[in-house]
Amino acid sequence: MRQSGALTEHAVAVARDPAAGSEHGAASTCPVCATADLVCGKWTLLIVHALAADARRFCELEQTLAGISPRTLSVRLRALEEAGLVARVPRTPDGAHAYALTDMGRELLPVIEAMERFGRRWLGGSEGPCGGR
Amino acid sequence: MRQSGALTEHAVAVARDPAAGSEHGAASTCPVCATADLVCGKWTLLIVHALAADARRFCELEQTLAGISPRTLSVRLRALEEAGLVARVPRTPDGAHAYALTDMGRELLPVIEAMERFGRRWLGGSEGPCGGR
DNA sequence: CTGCATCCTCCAGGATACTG
DNA sequence: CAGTATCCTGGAGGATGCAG
Repeated sequence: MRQSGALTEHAVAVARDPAAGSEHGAASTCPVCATADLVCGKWTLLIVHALAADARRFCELEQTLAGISPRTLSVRLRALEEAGLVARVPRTPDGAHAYALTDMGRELLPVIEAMERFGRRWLGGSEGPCGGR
Repeated sequence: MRQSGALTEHAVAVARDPAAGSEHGAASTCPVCATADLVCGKWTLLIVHALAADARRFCELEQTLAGISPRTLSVRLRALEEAGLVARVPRTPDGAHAYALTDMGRELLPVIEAMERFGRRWLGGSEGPCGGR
């Protein structure tokens, strides 16, 4: 994990090799890894999935993704916005907005579709509710 | 590289199902969710990816997945075995064994391929191999 | 070599409560 | 309704060491 600092008292001198030091996180050489990182969050894919059909407002997402905490939804949404997968879009003249997939976000749908196919085939729908990690 | 026959063709042709997209609440089990849980681990997909081409031994996986700790590899491998995605297979007469994808595991490849395509297109990943992350 | 066990750190994310 | 802020916990997973 991350020990790249003197945060621990017993970490005396860890001369980390700058060359080999790979601060993983976003930049990855492998597209699979990079996508996995993007999507790794527990709810991330479900949010994208929930937005697949049409734009949704915050409270609508809260209802669709039953069990998600507002904090988590907020955090995930922000992350997705930053990643460029989701954008806020105006929806009503009174200024209310909603969240919608961007083109990039929409292209994540094949991944979700593939997962859904797999899930239907092998996990049959009796593997327990959403929410187990 | 990874290939399991003619499975490759279908993943891209996505049919956005407007109806299904919004109906996966907590009331019913969600296949996307279940698959996501299966695959959520940091290294899980990479291990499957690494096994896509052929069976690998423990130390070979350690090398391919540069940076993974033996403990994590062991844990992940065991989880994958339990999930039925990976199986130990004999490889040499002296009793050494290797890990290989099961049929079920192989059917996870479309998901990985979809992710790879996405990664290549949007995350600038043009490289094939997973170095480290 | 193969692989498990033990320790320890850290962060995603749940609960809750509060603002605009 | 639409978020934000604080507190807290579970478990993933890295380091290291040992057993078969």
